[in-house]
Amino acid sequence: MPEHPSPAPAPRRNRRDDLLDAFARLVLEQGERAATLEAVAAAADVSKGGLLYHFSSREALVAGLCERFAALVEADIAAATEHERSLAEWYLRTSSDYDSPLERTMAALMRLAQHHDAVVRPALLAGRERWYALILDDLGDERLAHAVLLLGDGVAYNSEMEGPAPDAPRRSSAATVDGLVELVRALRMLRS
Amino acid sequence: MPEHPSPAPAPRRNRRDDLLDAFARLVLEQGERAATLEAVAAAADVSKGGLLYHFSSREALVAGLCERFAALVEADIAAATEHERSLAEWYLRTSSDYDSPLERTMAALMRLAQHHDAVVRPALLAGRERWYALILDDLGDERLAHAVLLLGDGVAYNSEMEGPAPDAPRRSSAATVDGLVELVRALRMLRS
DNA sequence: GTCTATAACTTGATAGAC
DNA sequence: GTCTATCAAGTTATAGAC
Repeated sequence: MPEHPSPAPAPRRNRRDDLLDAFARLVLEQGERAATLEAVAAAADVSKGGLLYHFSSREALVAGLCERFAALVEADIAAATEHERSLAEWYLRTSSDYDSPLERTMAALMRLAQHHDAVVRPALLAGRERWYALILDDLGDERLAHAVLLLGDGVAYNSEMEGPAPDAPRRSSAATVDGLVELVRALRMLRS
Repeated sequence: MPEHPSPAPAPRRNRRDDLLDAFARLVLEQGERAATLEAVAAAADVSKGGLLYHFSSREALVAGLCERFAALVEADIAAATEHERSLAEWYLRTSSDYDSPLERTMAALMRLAQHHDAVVRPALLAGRERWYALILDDLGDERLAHAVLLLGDGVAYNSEMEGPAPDAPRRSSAATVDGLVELVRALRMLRS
């Protein structure tokens, strides 16, 4: 399909993405209850009607987040495979990236998991299984792989809980995660 | 203070507790959004007016859960101190008790933490600090104590996520937690 | 202590103008 | 594609009967 020589053929950031961003941010920072259609629209500088053109219901907004999550997981795995020796370490380290699109999307979905059970839980579990297989392959020990997954959950939960705390001592800072990585390394040695 | 010889002087379960139970359960199982005053009242077999006699607003309901949480933490610590050698092991093991009042209350509060930031977060952090000090004292290593706390978060998150799944293989079952306890033991050896 | 009735407001969603 | 206007249903909270 030939294209007209438009000056910016790049995958331009569109309104849909802005709306999903706003939705995720509101859920994360103010709770599920505060993320009303009106609030989401306002946060994305669109009217309620504008929002409903892109996502025709609240459910559609949630489904949109699920799709984004799956895509972000794949992108993350691709990046991990390319850049890091140990996938387990990458997983632990990135779990504390409170601000990354992936962590934000996942954290938001966790909060929506109960009310939108049928759509959200499968999406979350799929991402989890995907990572588990890779980490197991990396570490070669089910128990250890499982521990890494759980540590990642803990780190992510804490980063989210602490949020963008300005000065408070962050229990899940990068320095702290280094300690975890060392623990995992020690356990790995122990096995061999 | 002398009491009349009433037949049942026991700390009888009252409506307040029923209402807090119902509130926590709805938040946990259906999400924050579904836990409306009407839904809570209905789940506790009381009318909305009845609920509002005991908790005069939604905020009061949240504050009530916070108080209960603090009390449950102290009771849990008392039980742990009495029954178990290693507080760290107790902590890990009880993190998978999806059905315990303590875990349920904590999980519900996590979901309310964003919207009711000022009340809920301090309550949650206080319980956490309380346990951290004890586990650090038990294990004698900050990094390890921290890892135990994070594993506990992970286990709790997964138990909650899996919920009362009828037959699915539970990643956070008691058997799985045994594995984690062993890992922590191995790390402890490594240090000495 | 518990109920019903109701006030005041918010929410998700539709219709139709621009 | 985006907006305003509008609606029915649902939400928190109050008032007052029992």
